[in-house]
Amino acid sequence: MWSNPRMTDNQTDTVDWPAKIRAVGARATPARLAVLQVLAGAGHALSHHDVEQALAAEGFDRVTLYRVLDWAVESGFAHKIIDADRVWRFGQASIAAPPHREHAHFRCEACGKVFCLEDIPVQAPALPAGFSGKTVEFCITGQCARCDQDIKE
Amino acid sequence: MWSNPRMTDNQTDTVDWPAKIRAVGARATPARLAVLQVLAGAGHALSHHDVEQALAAEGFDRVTLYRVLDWAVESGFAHKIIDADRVWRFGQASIAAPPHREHAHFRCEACGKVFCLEDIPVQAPALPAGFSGKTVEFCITGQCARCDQDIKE
DNA sequence: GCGCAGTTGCAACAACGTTGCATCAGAGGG
DNA sequence: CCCTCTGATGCAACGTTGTTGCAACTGCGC
Repeated sequence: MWSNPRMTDNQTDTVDWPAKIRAVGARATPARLAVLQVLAGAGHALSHHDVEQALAAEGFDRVTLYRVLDWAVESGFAHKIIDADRVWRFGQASIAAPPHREHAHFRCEACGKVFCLEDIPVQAPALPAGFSGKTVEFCITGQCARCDQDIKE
Repeated sequence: MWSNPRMTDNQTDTVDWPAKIRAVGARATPARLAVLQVLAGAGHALSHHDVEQALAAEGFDRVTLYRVLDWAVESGFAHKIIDADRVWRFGQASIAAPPHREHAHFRCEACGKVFCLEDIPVQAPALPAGFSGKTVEFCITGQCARCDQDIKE
């Protein structure tokens, strides 16, 4: 067994997604339901490509997925980070604690997955005179627990 | 006057670039000399596009600049970071202290420039069990001193 | 000055994401 | 239950950034 920094939320199955979607003033469409469920069940941050593959059977258009993902970020259902391979990755924002907290990310060089390390909060350090910081990104690259174990075996 | 986190190295004019280039086993070509000088004189991290514009008069090929920039990173003359707008930015690696030290970066939302905060070292935090980190990226987004002053005026 | 391996320029390609627009459908009102 | 309106979707075309293959060129050691 390996420690997952972001266990899949046990509440996932019982979340009333349509209600949550309407609560932010949007329509509960199949594309939004599907994307939110995929994000919630992933356990790590997904790229547009990941989502597209996960929902290949549904046949949503590429553009629709881009738009739904951006909408999810705007609506606070997800957060968006730029990955080292120049793609956006989308992670589920906490369901329990809606106000999204800035946290560190971990990118595994072996499997390419990006994990949200929600237990590692980040804060802006002291900046040079005149500089003012708003948001902070913190990403550690290395090897995740699963890949570390796979290699040892 | 505003505080620049990365003042242009005073040694820039007197650096013997051809010798430094040959020292890493490469040829001192016009493209490499030009790119290294641009990086050294910039004071902040430049995108491929920035370099292309700075050297527009020289007429180097796009691909050549991509290759020279990558070569500069491999040879330790520069470091490469991914920016929020999905472009690579290249910063001059310290001339005085060749072993490149990991440092934080600052991205100004107003002017789009990315500064190297070499005075702010970064270190990997405690990770979940099984995870091992190698490199760390730390980027603060906000407003730089120059833009802060411009707005006040 | 010669020659070779490292560089460059050109063209084509690939990946990721965006925009415009016509069509469709969720959700509230009758 | 049906209507309607506006938000959402699908499609096609496009833009930007970066990569690859290959022939031609040139820095630099001899």
